[in-house]
Amino acid sequence: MNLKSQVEWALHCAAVLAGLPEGRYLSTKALAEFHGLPKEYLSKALQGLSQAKLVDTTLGPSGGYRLARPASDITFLDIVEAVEGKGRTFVCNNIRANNPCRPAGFCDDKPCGIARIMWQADEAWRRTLADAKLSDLVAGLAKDVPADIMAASRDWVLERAG
Amino acid sequence: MNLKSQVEWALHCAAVLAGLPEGRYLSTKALAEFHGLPKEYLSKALQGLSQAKLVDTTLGPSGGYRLARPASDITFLDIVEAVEGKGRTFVCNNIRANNPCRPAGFCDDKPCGIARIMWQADEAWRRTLADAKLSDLVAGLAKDVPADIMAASRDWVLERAG
DNA sequence: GTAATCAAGGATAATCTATATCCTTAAAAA
DNA sequence: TTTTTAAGGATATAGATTATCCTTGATTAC
Repeated sequence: MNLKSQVEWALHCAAVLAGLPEGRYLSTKALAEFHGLPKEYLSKALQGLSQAKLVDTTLGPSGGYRLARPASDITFLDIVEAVEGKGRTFVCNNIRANNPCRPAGFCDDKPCGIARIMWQADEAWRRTLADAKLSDLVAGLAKDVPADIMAASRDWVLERAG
Repeated sequence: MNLKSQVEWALHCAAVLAGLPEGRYLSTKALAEFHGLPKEYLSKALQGLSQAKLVDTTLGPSGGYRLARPASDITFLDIVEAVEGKGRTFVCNNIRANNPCRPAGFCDDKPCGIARIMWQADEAWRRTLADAKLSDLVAGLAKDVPADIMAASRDWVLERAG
């Protein structure tokens, strides 16, 4: 049970977009090159962000993506769900209904006890991601990443941002 | 990102095994029939429980599975991990290392900030499952499932338990 | 106005995982 | 001695993931 790698890509791309100056855009090409990712496929992940209205886009040269909201208004959960979907990890197939001892046509009034627990775990997972803001990530990077690499990356991005 | 359906099957089977009288065993065949599942494939899930030492087995007629420990000592996490594996949902491919602005051979001392958050969410998920005991599930079933179905199921199982 | 660049998204293919079935082996019970 | 069982290997099918390529229409640069 793995998240798709596009989730990782989208999170990294969102972090880069969060560092863009107001009003500038960064293209799929630049984001793919910066992260060493296949451009065409990364594009699908970015389309997911766009459909979820987490990013704005423009076309043409100097076009690309920028965040649609402040990084403090975007959570990890927003990004993960935009790419991975909103489905739960546990799918209940209600196999208790196959119990041969059941009267035919018996109908359950509550979800299965197993599903309830599994969905609680899913909720705990989502809550953690909903509590993690993109702005927190960016602040953390500023501490973790050496200043020279940080500065060089900023320059690299600004050279390519439309 | 879905758990395999075998996780659901294993949880339901564990709940049934928890209802077995001391020392009795229940076969794959009976468990498959009770839940309306393909016997051969369910067998793989039960083998997972066996490898994780959550259940004991015996061979021959009247053989099958029983819990290796009291249901109060078995958690949802034990069962989920036995079938699904212990891997995390988020796999970090460390794509920050592809940053063209990095000095060659630069080595990260900390895991990526993105991975840290994603792994926190995984931990919250696991913690929830670790807090859910199989005995709690069984107690819940006794409340949710109508008494007549409960009794008929017990009889059905006892007829087949070796 | 023209050419280049871009996001969006459709079509297709390759690879991996989940799902499932079948068969053999060795152990235990009837 | 025969039947039943778990374990596990081999194989097959379906579906999801991971790509790649191409077209379309919008936007910018020249």
